[in-house]
Amino acid sequence: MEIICTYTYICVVKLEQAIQSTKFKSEVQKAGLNILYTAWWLKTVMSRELKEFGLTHEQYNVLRILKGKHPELMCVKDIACRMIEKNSNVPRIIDRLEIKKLVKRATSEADKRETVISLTQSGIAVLEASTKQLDAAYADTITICEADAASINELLEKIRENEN
Amino acid sequence: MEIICTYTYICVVKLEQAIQSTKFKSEVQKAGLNILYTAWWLKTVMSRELKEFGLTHEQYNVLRILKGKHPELMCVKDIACRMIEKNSNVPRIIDRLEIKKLVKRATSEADKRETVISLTQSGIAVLEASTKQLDAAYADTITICEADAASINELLEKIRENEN
DNA sequence: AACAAATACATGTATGTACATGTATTATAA
DNA sequence: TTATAATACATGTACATACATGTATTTGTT
Repeated sequence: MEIICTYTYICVVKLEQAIQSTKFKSEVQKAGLNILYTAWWLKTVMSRELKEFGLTHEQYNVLRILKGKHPELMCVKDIACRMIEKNSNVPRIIDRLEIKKLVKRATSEADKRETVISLTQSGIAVLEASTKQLDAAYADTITICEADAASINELLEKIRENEN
Repeated sequence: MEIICTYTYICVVKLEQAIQSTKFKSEVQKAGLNILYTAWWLKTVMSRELKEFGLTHEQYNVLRILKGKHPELMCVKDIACRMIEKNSNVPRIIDRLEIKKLVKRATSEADKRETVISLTQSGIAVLEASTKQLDAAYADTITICEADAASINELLEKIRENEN
């Protein structure tokens, strides 16, 4: 078992500190906890930056997904399948964005079951301003190199190999 | 930039499939999304197994933390600082465990502000049964080797280097 | 064409997250 | 010693998650 790990000490100490635990059954078990903790940390960093724009983490994601197709309209299910957390209740998130007048709802002409969503000018402005600030915060906070990031991507796909 | 990645194709395709997106600004940005998605996936696997025991993800974590010190009692803040998601509302989670008679509350003699929590016999039994099933499900689902897991642990610590 | 099934979304409930505030107790300071 | 601050927890609110169910519309079958 050959592990190249120049940060062994920091590794162990940091997750241990975070969850006050030293007893891990294995590196695999520890990796699970580490992924959960890191995800929580990322969301916290994100939420902190979004707060001044009156956006939550999930509301921002919906705006970002809409921007990806803009000016094309998207229906609710197309937004839902792009969400990171697959059980997100997209209609309800859209409710809140609609109240803030960042998006508009309409019934699809082609299929009246579908609700199509569009970004308003205000929605675009808020998204751009918050994205700018978020990117800056991430750049300050996450300083790993592209190669390390690529390794993470490879290893996480490997973990989800038996996704079902 | 030297990246050893034997799974490049699978990598790219899988996160793309999951969130229906191909436009990542960088490997670092993709890694962020990958961590969030993998965490969601892990929680989903966990919740599915816990369902038959009537436990949620967070309720299970509280039981597990209590077990770590058992038969010693723990106060609410000591549980809270061991939670993975640091903003968990531990008193409310304990409310639900108490209703199911898996834990008991009492006021600390030493400091009457503190509520001390103890596992009931029933709580221990449920925890052991659910842990057994959870471990089996994880063993089936997560098949990476210890060395890869160790690499993940190293890289995630590196991501959180500027934790604040 | 008429009925059954599937689809798209809205909505309801229990639980959890994130954060603010209230209350009792303990620690600190004037 | 009394007032003030800090601590520990409970509780309230808005939003999100997880899942079930309801309603309108479309599709598929006979």
